[in-house]
Order: sequence, then structure tokens, then C-alpha cells
Amino acid sequence: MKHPAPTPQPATSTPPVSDETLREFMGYHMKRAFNVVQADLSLTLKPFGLRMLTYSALVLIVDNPGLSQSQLAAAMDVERPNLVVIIDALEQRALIIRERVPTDRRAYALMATLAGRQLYDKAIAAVKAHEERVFLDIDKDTRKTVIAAMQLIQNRSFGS
Amino acid sequence: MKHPAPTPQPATSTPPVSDETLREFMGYHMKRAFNVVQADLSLTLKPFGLRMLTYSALVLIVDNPGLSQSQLAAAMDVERPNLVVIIDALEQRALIIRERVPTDRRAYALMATLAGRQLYDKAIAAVKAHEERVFLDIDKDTRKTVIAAMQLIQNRSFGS
DNA sequence: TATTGTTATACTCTATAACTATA
DNA sequence: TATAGTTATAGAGTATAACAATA
Repeated sequence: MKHPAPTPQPATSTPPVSDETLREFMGYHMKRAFNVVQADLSLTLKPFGLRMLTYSALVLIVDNPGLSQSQLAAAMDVERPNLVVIIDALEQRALIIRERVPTDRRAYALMATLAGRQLYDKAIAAVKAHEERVFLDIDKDTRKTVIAAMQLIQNRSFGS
Repeated sequence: MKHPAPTPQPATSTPPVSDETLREFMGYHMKRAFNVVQADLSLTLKPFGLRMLTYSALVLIVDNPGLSQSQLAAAMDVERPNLVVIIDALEQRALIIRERVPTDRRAYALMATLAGRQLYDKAIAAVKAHEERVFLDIDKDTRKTVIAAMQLIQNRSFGS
């Protein structure tokens, strides 16, 4: 992602590149907007040593103490192998612990530590501020409309 | 991305994972929805041997014949080094050509070949069908609202 | 047999530094 | 000196196959 427009354009420049064909596609607008959101979210989480995925995993573990890695992978819509490094990162920083489930010794119960819960609080506050910043120009009703539309896309998800 | 819910859940299963905290964030809904769009777009483009980025590049080159790689990189919001492989892929399939600009022999003028323009037509038709499929449940007014919101996010983009 | 977590692997996307050839 | 394109490289995200331990 690039953040500002780096070239002040001397007014008598080459004609700008037309993206009118792509702008007819809603997916194109979604991608470009999400790039902006994602770039600012990354900057927001960096002081906490978190990335989008480690942040999401931490939040889900705090909110669902004892869940397994398989459950977490399903919730985050990532493959189990990719979750391993995410969990490793959180565990190495002692934000979460892996504890063997006595009734099923294949699985781990994931639980946040006190440090994990404290970081959760701080990170969530920062992400809320980030969203207020990024979505400042979008009024409450529009936000609800957007969220409802995003949920319709997910439900479509190609079972239904 | 996983597409259907793979486990029919025997009704007396473990409680589902709660993502209520994350669901308060619009960025979370944008990401999950875009994942669905992106997964279906990839499947849509695969028969044409295109990925999202090679498709976008092809469209912009057809629509802006003679543009330079720097201009294209700026339009696509990718770094110049990353564009090289994208352009290479299109050129190796003879969908576009690189032609030296006589007035500035550092730059290439990118132009689509006949095959490139023909693939452009087919790919755009397929992507339109893809969007009709994925956004079927979203009515016209809502689509306009969503697109307008996405554009507001991009304009925010952290110069302004 | 099936599932949990893991390793190994590979492909894509992204970002930076440094080079070359031109300007 | 600055820019266009390139190379090399590294970091992330994502996907599949195959394995050990356990069910």
C-alpha cells in the first residue's frame, strides 16, 4: 500500500490512467477500500506487536476460552496448518497458553493469560479508534447498510 | 477460503465459537465478504489463465494503450518491482507487448495485442457474471450505497 | 478409520534496497 | 541528480499432502 500521492503532478502532465472499466465492478471498490483499511489497521496494531491474524486469534481466544485450534481455524476461515504459526506467536509472548484437553488428548484448549487479556483490551480500544478514523465520513445508517450487505455476501458463500 | 460448512453439526455439538466482539468492527465484515468475492473471482478467472492482478493489469492496458509500467503500478497501487512479473506473464502469453518509447528510451509503452483484447472481452463478461452471482442478494440501491462508502474510505486514504 | 495438531512445501502478494540505462 | 525498469530478497497469507498421536 502507498499512502499519500507522492507526485504533486505539475498540472501539465500525462493524462491520468482511466480505470472506468474496473470501477463498474463492486469487487474492485471493495478491494481498494479494504487495502486502505488493512494498511491503517496494520499500523494501528504494530505498536502492540500484533498483525491482523494474531489480533483476531487473540480476540477469539479471550472470548471463547478453551476452544481448540480446529475450532479457531474454522472460525477464522484459515487452514489448520496456517494457524500453528499464529498460535505459536501468541504463546511465545505468553499471551495465551495451550493446555491438553483431558477428555481428548489430541486437542489443545486455548486460553488467554492475564497479559493476553490486558493486551486484548488495549488492542480493541486502538482498533475502535482506527475504525472511527477510517470510517469517519460514513454515517451510521450507511455503516449498517454496508455491514448488512457484507453479511449477505458471506451467507451467499456458495453453499446456499 | 473454505466454501460450504463442511461439518453438518449433530445438534448436540460443542457451542459455536462466538465472534461477537469482532462483528462490531466494519473492517471484519469487509474482510470476510471480500474473501468470498476474491475466492469466487479466482475460480472465475482460472479458466482464462488469469489472476486478479493479471486481469486488472490487462484491463488497464487495453483501456489505456501506451501507458508505462510506472503509471500502471501507480494505478494498481502496487510497487514497480511487483509489476514486473505481472507484465512478464501477460507478455509471455502474447496478450500485451512492451514497446520502447522513442522520446524516453527508459520507459516502455504497454499495448494489448489482438489476443489480449479478445481475452479482455471474455474475461470481463465472466467477471460480470461472477458479480451478478456473488451480489445477487444485494439490490441496486444498496450496491450504490456500498460503492459510495468504499470510495469515501479510499478518499480518506490518509493524505486528507 | 477419522480427527488434532504438526511439518514440509509451494504459490501468491507485498515491500525494500540496489542495480542499469537512460534522462 | 533523478527516473524507468529490473533483480534480488524477504515477509506475510494461503493451500495441499503427509505424518504422529489419539480417538
